[in-house]
Amino acid sequence: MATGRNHRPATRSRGIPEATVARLPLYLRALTALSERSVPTVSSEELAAAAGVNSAKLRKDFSYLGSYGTRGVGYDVEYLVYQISRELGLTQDWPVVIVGIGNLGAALANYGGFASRGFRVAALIDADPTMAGKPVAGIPVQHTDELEKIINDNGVSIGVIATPAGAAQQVCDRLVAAGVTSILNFAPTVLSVPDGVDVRKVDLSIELQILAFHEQRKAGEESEAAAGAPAPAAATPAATAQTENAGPDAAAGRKGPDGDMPAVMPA
Amino acid sequence: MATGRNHRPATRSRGIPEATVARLPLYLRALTALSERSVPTVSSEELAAAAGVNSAKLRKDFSYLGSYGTRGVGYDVEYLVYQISRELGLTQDWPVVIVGIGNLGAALANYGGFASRGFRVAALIDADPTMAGKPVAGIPVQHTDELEKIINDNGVSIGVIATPAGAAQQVCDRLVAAGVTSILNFAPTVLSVPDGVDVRKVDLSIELQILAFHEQRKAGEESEAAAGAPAPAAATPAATAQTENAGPDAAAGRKGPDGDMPAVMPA
DNA sequence: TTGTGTGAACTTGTTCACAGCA
DNA sequence: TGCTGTGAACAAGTTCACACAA
Repeated sequence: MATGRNHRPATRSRGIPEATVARLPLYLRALTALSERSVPTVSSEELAAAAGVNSAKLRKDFSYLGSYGTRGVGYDVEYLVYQISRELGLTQDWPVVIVGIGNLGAALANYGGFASRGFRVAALIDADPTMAGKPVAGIPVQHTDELEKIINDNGVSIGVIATPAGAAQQVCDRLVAAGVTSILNFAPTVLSVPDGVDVRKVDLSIELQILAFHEQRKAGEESEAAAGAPAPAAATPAATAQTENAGPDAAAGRKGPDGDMPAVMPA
Repeated sequence: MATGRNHRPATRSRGIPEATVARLPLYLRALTALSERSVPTVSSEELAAAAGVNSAKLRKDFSYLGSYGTRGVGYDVEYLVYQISRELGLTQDWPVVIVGIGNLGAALANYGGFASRGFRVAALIDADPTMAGKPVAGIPVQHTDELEKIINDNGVSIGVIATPAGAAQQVCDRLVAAGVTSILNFAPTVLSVPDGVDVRKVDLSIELQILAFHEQRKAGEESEAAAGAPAPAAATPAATAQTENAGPDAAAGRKGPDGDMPAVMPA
């Protein structure tokens, strides 16, 4: 995004920080659990614990939404569930298409968390003609040829790409051309999209590499007990760091690196 | 870099910012692609474009690793691949176990990106006895009873949890007790772990919810064309924002919310 | 009291812009 | 000359600590 101005012009009250947006689903999940147990109110402290953040952060986050709490008491669970749902746009239902019904695509189609929260799998799409008609998670797979029609007929604005890396950009282009403006990309590729289209990326191997980095560091620094015997790391009472996806936008250049690439390790 | 005097921080390669660590795998992938095409050197500008970031950020990131570039020329591809791989700990191989061989677990087992970069799937573990022995991605599934033995025998320090939410904490506890110190969690739960154990979380429904938030905002701001007819957003040449997982640590509290929870939407 | 809501301090991350080396 | 490497300015995000409402 070479042209200065990032995303949100940060209008006064409408400017919820990205970091906060990324945590709202977390709060929502915790709140929904409380709601199911018919808990009427929660304090920021309790809710923060359930969501895995600290209470100051949670209160700050909520303060961007408005003053939905009651001093001395806490937050009304049902009310907060509704407010956050509304803020996230989950009070309407979002039809999504999943493109690429391999192992991952099938897993996504079967994933309950989709259907359960405002999202509806409108179609499963795959390039393999022999897949066409086969039901996955109760939904018949359709051929890529139908992509544009499906998007149009269902008013789909969110697409999930679970194809091999080599096909991702092409699929992305077609989705965008057909009217999709938000893409969740599981393929290990940097997608290039026009302005106004949001892309979020989930990359399994990147997550593992980040873990490896920290793991290596641990091994390096405590070269004491760890080595020979399997260290009994059990039963420490402390609760610790959780890392959640978030992350600010970053400009994406053209260029089309594709395919999976094996590690190369020159001496 | 000032050669003395300063505090203690980024003297050598210690003290790489989290945000930088999270991008190293991205650079590594782009570099590996270049390496395969036998490209000898890249400029920060080119590499940044391929990785989907801007060049200033990339140079800053690399400056934390050391001075691996050549002014007026760029970076030696092979050399950088090696340096980043080493920094990420990918020059050694990491045995990982995947627990929970449902749709997602199977997808992960089949995912090429694991094996191709320093990671080796040491075992697949599932609680279902009827799965035992069945090969998935060429690896026979083993029963949960074997978990501790497998971890010990293979010196596994990284575990992947792909179980239903209800089982995740329990599996996590056993992994940790057996010696695992890094966990990649796909279950929609906040895991509680002792100090010193790293958890990274990938949550599909959270990613979608974040997209929905932005999608909703788009719809709200351009209430023009969007509504009835599917807006033809095609063919703008610009390349845009990509969002990648990253995110600083956050304290995780106790508390055990479990199970998938359906959306609740009070009026 | 109790626990929210928030200004202010602080930390981390990003961008700018340019000195300096190949 | 061209591109890296990096201080310094800026922006985003987090934590602190406390006024104040219920």
